[in-house]
Amino acid sequence: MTIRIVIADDHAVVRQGLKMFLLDDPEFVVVGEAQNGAEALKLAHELNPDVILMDLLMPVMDGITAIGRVRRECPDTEVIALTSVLEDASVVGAVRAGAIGYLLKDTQADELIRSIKAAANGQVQLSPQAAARLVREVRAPESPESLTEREIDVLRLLAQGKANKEIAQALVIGENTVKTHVSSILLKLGVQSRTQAALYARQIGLGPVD
Amino acid sequence: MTIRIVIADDHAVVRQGLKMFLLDDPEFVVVGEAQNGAEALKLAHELNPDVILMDLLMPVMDGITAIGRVRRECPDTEVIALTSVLEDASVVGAVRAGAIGYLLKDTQADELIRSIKAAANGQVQLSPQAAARLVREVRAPESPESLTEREIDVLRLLAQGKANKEIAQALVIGENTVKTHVSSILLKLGVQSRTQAALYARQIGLGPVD
DNA sequence: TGCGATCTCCGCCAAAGGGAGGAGGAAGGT
DNA sequence: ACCTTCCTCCTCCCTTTGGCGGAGATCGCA
Repeated sequence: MTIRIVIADDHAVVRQGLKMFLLDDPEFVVVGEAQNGAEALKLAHELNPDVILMDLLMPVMDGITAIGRVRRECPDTEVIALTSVLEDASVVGAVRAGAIGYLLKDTQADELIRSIKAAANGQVQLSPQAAARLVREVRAPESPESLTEREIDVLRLLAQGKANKEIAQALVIGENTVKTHVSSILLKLGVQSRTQAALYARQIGLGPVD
Repeated sequence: MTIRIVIADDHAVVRQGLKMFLLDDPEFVVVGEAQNGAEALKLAHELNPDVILMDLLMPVMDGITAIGRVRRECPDTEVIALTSVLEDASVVGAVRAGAIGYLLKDTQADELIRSIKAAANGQVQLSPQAAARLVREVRAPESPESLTEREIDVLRLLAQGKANKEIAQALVIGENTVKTHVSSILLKLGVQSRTQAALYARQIGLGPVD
């Protein structure tokens, strides 16, 4: 039984390196490569792969957004976040978005292979460091759980320093609607300004993955 | 004539991918691999390679520091910064430290090969994006060093989400004065809003004790 | 002495942000 | 069918932000 894999990373070098690693095991077939989150989502629909190895820092559509959509739209596809930086923010964000694994790019080939096989069977795979971050987060939950999906969309853009008008354009809704969402966010987070909301969002892992 | 290369990157995947790329051209020989800047410096001394491909984000000793030391201690070795993120700060830092090139990891194999050959001959190689950042920097230096002491005071409070009125009270100055400082900060940092300034400040380590 | 940078403050004004409240529609659970 | 939540958009109104020009005071340096 083969495991069909899609690699999503904007760097050709990384894609090449991953393919080399995966060639070691005949069980793996790389069925597609994506250079950004949007392409990854498209390939997920077309190819319905078993596993997507997803970088988090990508243009057009970032990895976390892509993970969320893949999980919602292609529930049979498991996603492993594969990133170079270990940051509390992205670990929590990726897992919350539905990633079954979070691995660092300095993972050794054999460990990577084991993790992909486990993920294909629905088993959670976290690097030890990532697991530690997650535990710390769960123990002191400061999640914007009460925020709705749309509010989180708005907050994510707000945390990039975007103005209401820009957020409206990005989400293809009216500026008034954005203001409504922002008001709700400020109320729910208990902060007094968008700047405070942005800082809070960064702290808990929303915003651009960096 | 062969070009002797050292690869410095903390991620095994990336090193593997780069080696695959370089195998395409018989002129290249990868004589060593380093997992951090300190190792790269050690290898530079021992092997005296023609070119080092240096990641900037590495543990133990970061790439920019390593570039500076390699250039000072092994002047025959040229260094190409090869990084995943395009950030004004690192472009300027790497070039200032003595990098002869600054390439992104999403560079295509053939372009990478051409760049390494050029670098071995002492020719500058910058990705178009990196070149643009450099030009912008030279034209309008936007380092936080250009901020005055008082402006940094204001920025620090701003990065805590404080409003102009609160900043004024904290610094015991008038609100109008705060507005003047904020305007200068926005201008110097090249950002469009206080929220962006706050995020930038956090990124460079300003803000509350952290 | 003059020059330049910095810090302080002022007023004016346009734009953006944010509070309060209402309202329609879609989706899902009872 | 009903209720709730959410998303969407609206109006009215006020505050905050930020751009612009101007200005006096201090300090240090050429």
